[in-house]
Amino acid sequence: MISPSDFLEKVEFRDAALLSFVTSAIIVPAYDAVKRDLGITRSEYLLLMALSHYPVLTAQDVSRLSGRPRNSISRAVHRMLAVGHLARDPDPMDARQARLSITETGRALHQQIAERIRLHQEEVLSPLTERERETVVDLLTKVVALRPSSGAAEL
Amino acid sequence: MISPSDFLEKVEFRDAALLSFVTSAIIVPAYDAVKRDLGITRSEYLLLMALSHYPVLTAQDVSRLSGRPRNSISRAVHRMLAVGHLARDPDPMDARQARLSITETGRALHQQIAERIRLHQEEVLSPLTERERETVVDLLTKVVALRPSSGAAEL
DNA sequence: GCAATATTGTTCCACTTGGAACGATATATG
DNA sequence: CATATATCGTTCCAAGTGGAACAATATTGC
Repeated sequence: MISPSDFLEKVEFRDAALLSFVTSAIIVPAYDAVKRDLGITRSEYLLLMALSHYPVLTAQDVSRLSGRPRNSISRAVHRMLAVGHLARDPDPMDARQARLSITETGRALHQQIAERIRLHQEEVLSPLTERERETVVDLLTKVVALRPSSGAAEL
Repeated sequence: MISPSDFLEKVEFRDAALLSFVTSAIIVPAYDAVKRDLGITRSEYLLLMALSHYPVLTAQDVSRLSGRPRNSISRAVHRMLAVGHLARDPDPMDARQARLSITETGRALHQQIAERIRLHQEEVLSPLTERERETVVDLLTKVVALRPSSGAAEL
């Protein structure tokens, strides 16, 4: 029986495959659980997350921050408005755009979800010592710092 | 103007976000380009990749190796058969399954795609020295090694 | 040996996704 | 000032996705 991790060693772009494997081991199951238990999609969560770190944003801002296309954010905004996790006010300076902000329930939901994902992260990364983990973070930060063009957060 | 990498620092699960950011910077644009230029989807490519490393596999094997659901692989098999990148023979031992193998054109296509992705990987990871990159790989390998359960390669 | 259960690959379907086009508004240009 | 261009948010649509059910075949348990 062949295992996925055997496969991993043979791939032509093994370093990216390793990164992808670890990333997916954290992100994918966490979002699946959030979707299943709370009915919140990734785009919706990215919207909530963006707004819990920046008090007021336009949908366009969220799109750029999160790397998701504008129509996905537009849909997420409508759903989150409908369930009261978001507030929307017309911008008096520019009638094209609307000022979005998160409500208390939205913030609470965000914190709940973030904690779940964080716990999953801790579990997956637990084989690393504190020092090893810092090393990985420092090196990845270096990679990110030197490519400001890349755009998408893709969380 | 807020940039995605500012956002990255604020996320509650920053380590996973960093991993995700770097992974996406390599994988997503590379697959987009492959899709655009060669008309090959991710599932199709995973199928070709699996079969260029293992001479004969069933669709089920590919599903397990790649972490994609069986119906996605089934579709990919039909498309790759149609364009001649794949051969399929009934298994004489078990009439339920079919033995898949890659053709010469399929192998050539796989190599072309792998090279593209590898080049993209080199570009994104170029800020790291050879030694730093080895360090990241070693540490990520350690993470993968200690979680054999996770299943999906998610390349 | 036979009924119950499991597995393989396929089809069906409901859902998500993101590109493209659009109307409304704002900005730039002559 | 008028027209061309850009931007914001939305809607539309074609494509991809994965869960569920299914028929065919294999395996298990009695």
